[in-house]
Amino acid sequence: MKRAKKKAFAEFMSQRGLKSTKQRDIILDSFLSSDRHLSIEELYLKLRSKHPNIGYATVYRTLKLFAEAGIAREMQFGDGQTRYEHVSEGEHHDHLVCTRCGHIEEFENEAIEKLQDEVAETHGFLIERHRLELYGLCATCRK
Amino acid sequence: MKRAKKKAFAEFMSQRGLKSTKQRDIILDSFLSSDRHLSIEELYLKLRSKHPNIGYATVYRTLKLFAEAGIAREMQFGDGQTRYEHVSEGEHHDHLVCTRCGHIEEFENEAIEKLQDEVAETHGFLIERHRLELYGLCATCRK
DNA sequence: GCCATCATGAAAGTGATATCCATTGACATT
DNA sequence: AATGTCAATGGATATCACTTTCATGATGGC
Ligand SMILES: [Mn+2]
Ligand SMILES: [Mn+2]
Ligand SMILES: [Zn+2]
Ligand SMILES: [Zn+2]
Repeated sequence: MKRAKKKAFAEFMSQRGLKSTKQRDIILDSFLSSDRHLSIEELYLKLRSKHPNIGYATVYRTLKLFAEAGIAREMQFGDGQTRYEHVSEGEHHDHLVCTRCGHIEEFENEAIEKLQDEVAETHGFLIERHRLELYGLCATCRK
Repeated sequence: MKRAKKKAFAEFMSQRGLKSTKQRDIILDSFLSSDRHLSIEELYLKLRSKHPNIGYATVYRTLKLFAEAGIAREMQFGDGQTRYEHVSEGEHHDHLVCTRCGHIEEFENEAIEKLQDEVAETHGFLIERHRLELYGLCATCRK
């Protein structure tokens, strides 16, 4: 699946006439092999030790590119920072967010999705996307 | 219900040893008689014509106070501004947000809430709160 | 290799929110 | 009504997370 995303990104880049660079390769590698919900700064700091020559602006722009290419998605969990998560073709999930340690867990629930569609229909809305987040204490922090 | 919230706020204020001021009265009145999902700036601009002596910082701090007092809640709908909505005792609702005109509609759905509890239990989470937002086109904008 | 473009990164800009501080106001006590 | 104390106010400033600018460097089609 890392392979698939690298390929998808390469395709997107050539379609748009954009160039392949060392920085973009490094950032993509690092993003794909990291936590699923990463802020710009977290990724930048992670990179800095091995690649002190990569600037914050490049990480910022490259993550935006990933989102445009459809291999990442911007998310807001209310901690003041935009987070980027991995996107897999045709997959959808929602989130459980620990308010103490920041841990983020993912879940899928078809029944909820179906009920959402019904709500939208009742109100005459045409749904494009949704966000469902459950905030509380994770199993570890409850103890 | 305006009465109830004013009373609740007055009680909160005296409990905390905070003072009653003209500005706070005006801001509370204006908040209670306005749209249910208002940004700081919107409320500030609404006030300015009648009360040009009320500063932005006071509106900002007073809305925070409302949230602490439990008569308002901070919300983020992704338009870059924090919005404050009215909170009624024991009431909960989620939102349909129109991505074209910004219209916000509210809904309640017990079945979804119940399923959320089940999801949380499965993952060992202790839920404190949640947010569910359905983004898309409202009935008017679909046409 | 040439060169039109695109990419990079340090620095500056932006916009919403948050805080500072000198002054004013509320209110309990004379 | 005057005083004293401490909270409240609002204009100005600071902060924070992006976002853009611009001079310089790299890419890749020819
Ligand atoms: Mn996720
Ligand atoms: Mn609402
Ligand atoms: Zn936790
Ligand atoms: Zn609409």
